[in-house]
Amino acid sequence: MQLDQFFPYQLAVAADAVSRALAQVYGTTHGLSREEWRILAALDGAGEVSSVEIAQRTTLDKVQVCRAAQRLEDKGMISRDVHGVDRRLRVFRLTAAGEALFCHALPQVQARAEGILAQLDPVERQALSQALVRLVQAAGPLVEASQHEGLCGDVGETCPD
Amino acid sequence: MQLDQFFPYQLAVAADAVSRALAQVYGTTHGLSREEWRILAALDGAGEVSSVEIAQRTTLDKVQVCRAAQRLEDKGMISRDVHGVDRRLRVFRLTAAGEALFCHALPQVQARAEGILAQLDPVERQALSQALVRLVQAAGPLVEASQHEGLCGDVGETCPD
DNA sequence: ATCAATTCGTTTCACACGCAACGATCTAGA
DNA sequence: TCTAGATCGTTGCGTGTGAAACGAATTGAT
Repeated sequence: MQLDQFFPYQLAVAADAVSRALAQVYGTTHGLSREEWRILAALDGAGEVSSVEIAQRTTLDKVQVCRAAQRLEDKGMISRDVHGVDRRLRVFRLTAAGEALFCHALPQVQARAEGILAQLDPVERQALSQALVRLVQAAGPLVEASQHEGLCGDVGETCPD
Repeated sequence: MQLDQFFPYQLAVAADAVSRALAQVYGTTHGLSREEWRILAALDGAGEVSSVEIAQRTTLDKVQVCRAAQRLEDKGMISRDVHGVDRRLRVFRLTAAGEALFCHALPQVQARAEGILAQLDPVERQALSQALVRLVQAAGPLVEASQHEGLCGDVGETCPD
């Protein structure tokens, strides 16, 4: 098959390329992983954010949130405390050092992102953005559904010998 | 910051969702990893394909190609021989079992992909596809470049205290 | 022909990841 | 109140992954 014309492949390649380009900025120059970067971004602006909010805002697993938050706490970038009313949860908050780091890295990341997005005129950007959220709405439920049930997709297979 | 409005984030989330939705088909029901799936797709139709061609057609690392090809050979899906003229290279070829498997899985994967892409009308699809390749062209060189040189991006940092 | 440099494939090693399991905590119903 | 079930954070474990290292093979220049 023509893999490079297969849409999901194009999408994966583009996302990987863009992600790598940005990760070089916050990764190489600031020592942050993708998960750590997302958590800092989710914490910026908001004051206290609970662990479940972090997970759904960043589309990260609870294990990923736990580990990345541990690393961030070790570096002194965030504080991690037990939630007041529900003591199962944790509440994260940006420390001064964390806010300074993020505030320092953000414009660099945005600059590189803008450099890439310069290939698209504003109307294209808006259309692409809207299309992406529609793809997520269509694809997300599929993976959630067959998480528990047993992938019940009946496809008439016609294999040309 | 508003992470869910940040374009690279939207792109990563969409690609991940679509990739997971498809991986459930060729993964759960056929026991293939993403790398194995790509190699089979690159081999389908073409007869003999060398390792370097596989790598650039699938945007996979040489290590990824090596390991995924090993697993595919263990399963009897492909054959792996040394190249005739350049004995450093390997030549891969689909076995009958491999062709049968791929031919069986492909329509299922395509069906699910079409189900997701149904959210987009044809003109949107075309525009999105074209935009993606432009993003790759813009982002790819950035990551290749600073692979060797030392990421020389000077950004005027203005950190509002 | 000889030797240095390059290219490939493979392996090694350290690390990160996902999944499952576990303890702690909360909720709902008896 | 008491208890069964659910939710959340954390940790262990097996596996996968990326970077570097190494041997084999090729290329190019002398």
